[in-house]
Amino acid sequence: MPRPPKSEDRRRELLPVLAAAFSELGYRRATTAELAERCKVQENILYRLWPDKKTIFIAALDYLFQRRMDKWKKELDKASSTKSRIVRLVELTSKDLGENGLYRVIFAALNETDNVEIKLAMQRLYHRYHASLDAEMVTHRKLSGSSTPAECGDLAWALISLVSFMNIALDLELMDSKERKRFFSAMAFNLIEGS
Amino acid sequence: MPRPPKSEDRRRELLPVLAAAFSELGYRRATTAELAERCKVQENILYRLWPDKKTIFIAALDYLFQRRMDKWKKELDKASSTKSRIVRLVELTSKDLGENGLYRVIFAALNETDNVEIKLAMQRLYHRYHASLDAEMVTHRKLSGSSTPAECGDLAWALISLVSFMNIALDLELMDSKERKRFFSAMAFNLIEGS
DNA sequence: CTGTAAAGTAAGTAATCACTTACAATACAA
DNA sequence: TTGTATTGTAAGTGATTACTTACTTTACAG
Repeated sequence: MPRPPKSEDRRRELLPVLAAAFSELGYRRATTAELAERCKVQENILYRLWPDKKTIFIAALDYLFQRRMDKWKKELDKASSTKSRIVRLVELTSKDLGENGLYRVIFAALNETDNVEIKLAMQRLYHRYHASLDAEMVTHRKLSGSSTPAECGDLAWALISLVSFMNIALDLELMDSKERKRFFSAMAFNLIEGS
Repeated sequence: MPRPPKSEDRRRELLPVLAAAFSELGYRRATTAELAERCKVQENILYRLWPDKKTIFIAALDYLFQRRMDKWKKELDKASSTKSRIVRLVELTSKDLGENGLYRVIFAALNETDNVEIKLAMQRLYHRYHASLDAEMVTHRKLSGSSTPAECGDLAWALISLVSFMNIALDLELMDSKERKRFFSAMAFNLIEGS
């Protein structure tokens, strides 16, 4: 009888490398030749693990997003402090803005939204992002009693706007690291706590 | 003696077409063949007007940004109403979010920031954008006396964050048009007037 | 007219793209 | 060992890319 398939393991092994490549190079410049070289395999091996490049890209996008969500969850679940979870989340975000390459892949994906599957993957990602921020915001408001004029859903989208732009500013070097942190913290806390 | 050169006129003629192509297709998918076809010329004519594709792209980016700034200036300079300029600017922005293809070209450019000239063009664009919003914010604050806890410079960046994300939301259909306007207006006025 | 350089046409360049084919080596159940 | 399906290697596919070359036509200053 044949060898047992290990494709699933292999995919898991290669995904971090592929994700790093896409976040460095974007979609178009991350050629299949380049991807294969970084994985130290031949191109056709990638094509045995995934049907096409677009599918690899979506897998990398999902992987980076999931990794970030896992990291957040782990950090927030650490029994800690008097600070609310959303406050710690903002501090966390401010600390490692752009740390994993998630946003660079997101910006790459924004240029491929004419592809239906990539667009769906992005919608899924943003809705999950929004849902989890919204949930944190709601529990924060319940516990702290702090009230802002806006609804939690709106505040969650506003936070996402801030984070998105922080990554643009990082890429374009519009602000230095200190300035970026100061601006983001100030605006984010203003959103959370009201003024 | 030879014919007088009309290259400058020709460039001005073609730029709107080229800008439209880049904003529909992004940088990579706007191939030189496609650009030429839309301009109804042969490829080498484009190469007589510009040295390379990257330069065409930057010209298109600058053109779209300038067009938007001109439109703003024109609208705001209309003698009008009791409303402050920055309030009218927000209303204007909310009305025609994504109207000209500027943001799609900006997102395309964000994937090409490894090219030094494109990166510089983007820095220039954002700094000019920020400077004009900041100026409007300062005069608004002087005139209306309204005070928010944050500085004008920060508020200007926050507005830019909002607009950037509104264009992502538009592209990904994260909100419908009504929801988008409601959210943007609410958050933008909150930024301008404080709460 | 006429000379000249700009404007237009048509074809072609080498390089690179995503993806494939053909085949040898390997590892495991029997 | 042996049969079989997985894993690896090497080469090649046609299509497409940004950019060029060679050449003809046109418009205008003198």
